[in-house]
Formats: sequence, structure tokens, C-alpha cells
Amino acid sequence: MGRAPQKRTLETRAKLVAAAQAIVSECSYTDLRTEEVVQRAGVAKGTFFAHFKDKDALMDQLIGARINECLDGIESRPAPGDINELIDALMPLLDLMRCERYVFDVILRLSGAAAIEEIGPIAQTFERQVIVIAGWLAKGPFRTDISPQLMAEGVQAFYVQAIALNFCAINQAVPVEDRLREYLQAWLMPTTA
Amino acid sequence: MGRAPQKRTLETRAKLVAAAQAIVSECSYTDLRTEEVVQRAGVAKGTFFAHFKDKDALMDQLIGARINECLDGIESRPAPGDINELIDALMPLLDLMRCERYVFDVILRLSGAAAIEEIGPIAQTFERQVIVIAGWLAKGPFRTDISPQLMAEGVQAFYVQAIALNFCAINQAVPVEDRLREYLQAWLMPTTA
DNA sequence: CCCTTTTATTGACCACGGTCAATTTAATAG
DNA sequence: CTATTAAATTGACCGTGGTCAATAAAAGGG
Repeated sequence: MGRAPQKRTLETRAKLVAAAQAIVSECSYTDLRTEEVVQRAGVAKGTFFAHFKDKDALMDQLIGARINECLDGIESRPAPGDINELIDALMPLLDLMRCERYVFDVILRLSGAAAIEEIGPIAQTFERQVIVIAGWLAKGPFRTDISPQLMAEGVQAFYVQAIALNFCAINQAVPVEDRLREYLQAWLMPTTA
Repeated sequence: MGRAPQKRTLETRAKLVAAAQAIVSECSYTDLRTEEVVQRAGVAKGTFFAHFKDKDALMDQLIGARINECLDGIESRPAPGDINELIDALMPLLDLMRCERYVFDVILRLSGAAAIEEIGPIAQTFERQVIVIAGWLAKGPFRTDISPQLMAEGVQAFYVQAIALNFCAINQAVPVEDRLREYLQAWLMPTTA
């Protein structure tokens, strides 16, 4: 049996997170260095790694929290009535995911849980994304031959692909939302002959 | 005006690539260290980085070559007549992409070219994948309301997603090919009411 | 209050990717 | 053949993520 966590522990962790958030808002996720985090938090380097398995775990927490804020906003909206409204509703999420190349890389890396017992914040939001979107699609004027869950997984696959393509110099002429619209039209409202 | 490349240069590069390939076949991509590459090649560390921008550039070359071998094999097959045949044909590619978590991460990271002038090997194969698949889909018994190119981009998005999900402990109960089949059925042969 | 056990913190240290001024080797001109 | 210039190579060095034995601080037990 472990004992209750000490108050000191929670304080230290809070200081680390606060320092990290400050760095992110002043500079960027890309520029965050663990060395600077511990300096600002006023603790030793080892302490950081006693609280976070590695740097990715900190990013998981920071970015996961922001995605959840995003989903809160998204969830409070009425179900979109067509594909354009769907894309409008998703845009805040997409903008967050593509705000920095490094952020997108981290998200992809952490979007799946390595082990069942340790589903990180970002991985959790990926499940939540599907749930939120599936809820919408069930109400909309979309295809009915497949489940809303499957439709939602497809939507997720397509916006990840759209963002990935948009990071290429070659493909930046086409805005993400235009590319995504083409995908979603074909995915959610197929017109079979 | 630059001079012609020296024979020595090509030899050094070949030694580096050979050393890297040896390490990969003896150990894994994950375990490859630049230090060991240069030791086996009998050159200094700086030489490595004179030939490759960074470690990713070496991986790009090694993995890109393997993907191309894969596509050569795939291309020599007749066009698949249904979704199961399509999946069978794609399996070698999928197995390569998911052979190591690190390999999948590298592929995702390099699948898009950062700048127009420098489309790396992996990014090139991603275009080629779409071309090969689109060629197939044009001949198959699939939906005709969208272009083969768009269908192929969707197929790519779906196998990437299927692999990503399969790296999660939670989702490993369902084999990649089963998950992919469900996606492709809905994507390539929608049955709208 | 002191002793014991658990938990948290520390900072010197390591691993590994990547840099760069200095040096060596090859190509070319005279 | 020699001098000059361009290209390739070297290895000491750096930045940064991550480790771990030693230490300090808190929590119980008597």
C-alpha cells in the first residue's frame, strides 16, 4: 500500500507545469527545453523526471489539456447540418494540431496508448474526438449504411491526412479545409451510381 | 561552378550506407547509432554529417529504398478484383511500415517534403503509392463517383490510421487487415440507401 | 521525542545527435 | 612538377534528454 501523496509533491508538479506553460506561451512548444523548465521551477533536473517519464509525457499533458479545451468548445455547439458546418466546427481542433510541426509530430506519436494501463491525455482525446464527432454524425444528413463510430474514425483519418499533406511545401497551395471538404464529401455523402 | 564529385566521395557514402544496412539487418532500425555507423565504415563522425543532413536523412534513404522494393513487387501484380485482394496486395507494404514503431514514426515524419526542392525518398514513395493504387482502383469494381486519385488518397489515409491504431495496446485484438477491410469497404464500395 | 521506513529531491554523470575550425586530399592552372 | 584552389575528412566539442546513487524530508510506530 502506498501512502497518500505529499503536499510538496503536488506543489512541485504544479511549479513544473506552470513553468512549462510560461515557456510555451512566451516562445513555443518547439523551443521548450527541460533545462529551462527546471530552472524556472527552481528544482533540480532529476526532479523533472521523477514527475514525468520523459519530455513527451509533459507535452502529452500540456497539449492534451489544450485539445480537451478545444473539444469542450466543439461539444457545446449544435450538431452541424452539413459538411461545411462540420468543417467549421472542427477548425479550432485542426488549427491546434497544426500550429507547429513539432506539435503535430507529438500528437501523432502519442495518439495511441502504448499500454492499456497508461492511456495518456492525448490518446484519451483521440477517443473523445471520435465520440464527439460520432454524436454529431448520427444526427446529420449523412450516409446511414455504416455506423456513426466508423464514420467518425474516417473523419479523423481524413483530417490527420489533410494536415499531414498541408505540412508539405508542395501541397500548401490547397488550404486544409478545402482538401478536407473533398474527402468528407466523398466519405460522408457518397453518391453511388 | 562545382567540380565533378570525386570517386572517393561515392565510396565513402557507399561505405556508410553499407554499414547502416548491416546494423539494421543485425539489430534493427531502432538500435542504429550514428556512432556505430561511422565506426563500421571507418570514417569520422563529421563525415557522416557531410553526407547526410541528419540521421533522419539516412533513414529516409534506407526505408525509402525498402518501400520502393515493396512497390515494385506490388506493381507487378494484376489489379485486385475486390477489397480482399486489394488488402492482400497491400500487406507487404503495411508490414514494412509497422515492423517497428520507430520506422512508422520516421515514415510519418518524412512522408511529406518540407520544401519543394528536397522531396526525400519516403515522400516520393508516398506519391508513388497513390499512383500505383489509383491505377488499380480505376480498373476495379469500385465506386465511380470520385476520381481514382481521390480514392487512392483515402486508401492511404485509412491504412495509416489502421496501423496507428494497431500500435495501441487497446486495439491490438483486431488485426490491421480486419480494421482496414471495414474502412475500405465503406470507402470504396459505399451502399447508399 | 527519537527511530525506522517510505517518498521526494538532488546534481554529477552518461548517451547520442549534431557542429565546426582545422587539416588532408584531390583537381586544375601555369 | 609546383602552386593554388576547391572539396572531403577529421575529431574535439557542444546541447539536450535522460539516469541513478546519495541525500534530505516527511510519515508512522513505540
